[in-house]
Amino acid sequence: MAKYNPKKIENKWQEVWYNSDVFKAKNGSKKKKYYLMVEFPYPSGDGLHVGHCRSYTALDIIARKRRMQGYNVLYPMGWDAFGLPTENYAIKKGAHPSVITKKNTDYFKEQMKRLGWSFDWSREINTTDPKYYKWTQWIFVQLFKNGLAYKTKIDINWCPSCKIGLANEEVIDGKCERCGAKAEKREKEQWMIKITNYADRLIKDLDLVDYLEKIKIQQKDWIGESHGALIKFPVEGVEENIEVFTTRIDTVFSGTFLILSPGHNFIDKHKNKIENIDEVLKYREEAKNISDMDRTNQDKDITGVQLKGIIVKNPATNEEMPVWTADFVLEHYGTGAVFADAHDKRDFKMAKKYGIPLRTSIKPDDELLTQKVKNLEECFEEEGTLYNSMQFDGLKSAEARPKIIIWLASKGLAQPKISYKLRDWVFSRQHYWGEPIPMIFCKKCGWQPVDEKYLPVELPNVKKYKPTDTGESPLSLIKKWVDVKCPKCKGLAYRETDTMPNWAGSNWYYLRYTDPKNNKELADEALSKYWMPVDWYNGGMEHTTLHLLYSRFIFKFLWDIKAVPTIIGPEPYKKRTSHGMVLGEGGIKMSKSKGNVINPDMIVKQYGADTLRLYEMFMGPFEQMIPWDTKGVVGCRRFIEKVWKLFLKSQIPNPKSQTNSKFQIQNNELKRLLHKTIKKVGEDIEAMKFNTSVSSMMEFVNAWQKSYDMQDKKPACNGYAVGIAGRDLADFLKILSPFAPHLSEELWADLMKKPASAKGSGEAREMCCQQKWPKYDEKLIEEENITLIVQINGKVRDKINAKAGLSQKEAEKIILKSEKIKILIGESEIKKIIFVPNKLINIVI
RNA sequence: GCCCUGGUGGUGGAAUGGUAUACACGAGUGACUUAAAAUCACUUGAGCGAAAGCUCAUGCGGGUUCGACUCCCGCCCUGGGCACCA
Repeated sequence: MAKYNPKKIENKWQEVWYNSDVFKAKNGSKKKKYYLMVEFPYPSGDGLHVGHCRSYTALDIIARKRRMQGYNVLYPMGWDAFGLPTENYAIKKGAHPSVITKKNTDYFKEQMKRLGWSFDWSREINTTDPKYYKWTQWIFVQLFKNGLAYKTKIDINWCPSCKIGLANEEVIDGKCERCGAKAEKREKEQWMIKITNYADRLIKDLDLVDYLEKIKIQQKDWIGESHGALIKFPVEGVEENIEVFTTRIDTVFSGTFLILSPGHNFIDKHKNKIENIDEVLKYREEAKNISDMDRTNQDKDITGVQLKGIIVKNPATNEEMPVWTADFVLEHYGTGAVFADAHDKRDFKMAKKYGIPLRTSIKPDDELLTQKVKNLEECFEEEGTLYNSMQFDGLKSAEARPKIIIWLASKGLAQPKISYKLRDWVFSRQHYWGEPIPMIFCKKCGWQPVDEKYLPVELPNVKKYKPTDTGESPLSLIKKWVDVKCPKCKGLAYRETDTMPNWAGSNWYYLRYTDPKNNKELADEALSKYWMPVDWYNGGMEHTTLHLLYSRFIFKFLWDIKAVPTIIGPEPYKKRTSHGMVLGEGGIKMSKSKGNVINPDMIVKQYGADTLRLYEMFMGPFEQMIPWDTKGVVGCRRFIEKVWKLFLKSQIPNPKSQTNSKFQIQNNELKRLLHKTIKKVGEDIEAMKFNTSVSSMMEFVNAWQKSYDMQDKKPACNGYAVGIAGRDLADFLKILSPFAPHLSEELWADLMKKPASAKGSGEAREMCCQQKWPKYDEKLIEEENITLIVQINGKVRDKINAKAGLSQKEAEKIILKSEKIKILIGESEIKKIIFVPNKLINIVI
């Protein structure tokens, strides 16, 4: 008997697959399409991670199943190859980043092929290819032309170690997401993208898509929509109002002072009116030096400075209010100013500290608490009932809000307003290895986009691309490249030397896969119409507020400007799911420094790709974090060997002739189990319950082994010792094949080579992965015999075998005759009998 | 502080109102072997018992129900996200 040799059969079938077009997505097909996508990797020098394997295998299983279900499947792969690690590595090794990238992508691709993933390699894309980033740049030009890209001086998060500006999303706990260095603040001119213009649609359109609920929630929280009102506070002695955004206009009657953020431009505009301006500006400087980390520390003492000489009027009470500045009020949220009252803990604390008068206007239901609140002993932040609020007294907070808005609006002092936490997207990076931003600055004409016919603006080939301490992009040192003619006046002008962030290339890659080589547009209209939107997109939770949000936004923009066919709809991904991280053994994160990284190559070498695939799916629930366990891999390998041996041992005759064969011993129980397994595996794949689909196949194989062993002991007719028909075996291989494709292919070929192939049945000539997904027989799944659970007072006391469809009366008759039950019931009175058909009977005594 | 997860054997986990612990790992015993590995068979939640069997166990405390890992209320803990957001 041939030994199971994964290396041999895996190489063999990979060669067959990748040299044929079985995995190729066909343009112009009449078949229904199915577009599956996994996040393309950043090709680091470390190679593939076992975490990649989890996501890629899962969608590979779905892709393979869809092909077997008759769909025209697009399951592509590419490289998100711009990025810092490559640049840093290149600097260290003195090689060009493009050379490193090529090396890394070659390595990744080889690894991927060794895992048997059914990617359509003819559609491979690479974000660092000028033919690709030509269109990334084109999108930027469109953003600029539509007023969504602008350059402005802002305080950016600056990583002193990477020497790069970071987007808010890239700062975690005040530290650089990549290297962990503490982020600093720096004022720089940066390109910004107005993603905030799309905040409402990015929330609203989540109703159109099928994303995991937690993904929707996280995106909504990140965008942070809150409904409230804009209130005007007239400034005494100046023709000006200070605007304040609030969600609690019901507390306006208790407002006794106003707080501006230290950077509020009112301070700049009225320097001469503020008597203690030096003190105020000093406070502003101090606030600037406090990192976001410290500024948002809740235990921190509240500080503030009064703007002496400035008085505003509360539009509701007409009373005079002093104006303060405090660093807990943020410049970039709402209007950068708040009105303060006794119904906010921070305001309350600040007023107590500086002796600012307070008043209350909301009372809780609790009498005792109300006294405390009125005596200013406790700060009540919740909603309640209004008092001290003129005609609104007695109203509940929620009822009062719209009424107060209408009342103040009639005086021109308020209006409803929706505010978002989402901020515009910092789009500049001061690095070499990224897409050049295709803009030209002319002293006379201002910023001008590069003429589209001159795209792409290619990265110049340079020797020095080390980031500079000044924060200028390394490209700025190349005078020959920087100096250009202004596209408008033809005078001397300068190229933008910043490059785009990592996320730029992945904003639109789903479109490119539909038409990867198009040189005239992003993608051909007919092709994107056919393939888009992506039917199922799987990726990491860590991209929910980054890549996923960005790419939804960019797609909406492209849709708005009709760069993609309108018929696709405004969302690029129909369905989004997410896999759990694979942790190191013991449940800690895998990292090079901890030395617990598992290299998929080693697992493939030792156990085979099919084993790795199976294990990655079997290890636990797909969406959950799971620690790696090399010991557990063994179990999957043993399962594969068991299948292998059983197949070869069984000496299967022609499955086609199964119906007439007298040699076959049909094991009905086994056949029933097979059909149950077909049903379960099919359904579990759709629900991404891969772990239970694997275990159900294991159960089937265990049962098969058992039935084989039994017949082995008393050999059946003519040496054909089988407990299952060849046709059923073929069905089993089909459901196994998405999980362990190489093994299935090999055994399929073996199965079909038997007498059947001589007759040349259609099935015999094709590969297992090209078969139709098997249907289960509904009738066969219905049990003939069942185990009826007998309970007394809800406790299991007996089990009886009975025919399916047994009626309550029949069941009662049987169990009341049973000696065991009789004893247990004894003298007690039977109060009630609950009967669940085919499952259980419960006697209540 | 707010939002989202999850809490079940020695371990990863299964069961979404009806037999708790499927499947796998590990451990133990046995078979084969000169031996080991591999493989196969059996045992494996805890306690009591010679056995039949009984009792107790799904983070903790209540509740609903004939019946609760599952539903409801309160609490504790793990992991993740957001966080002076007005």
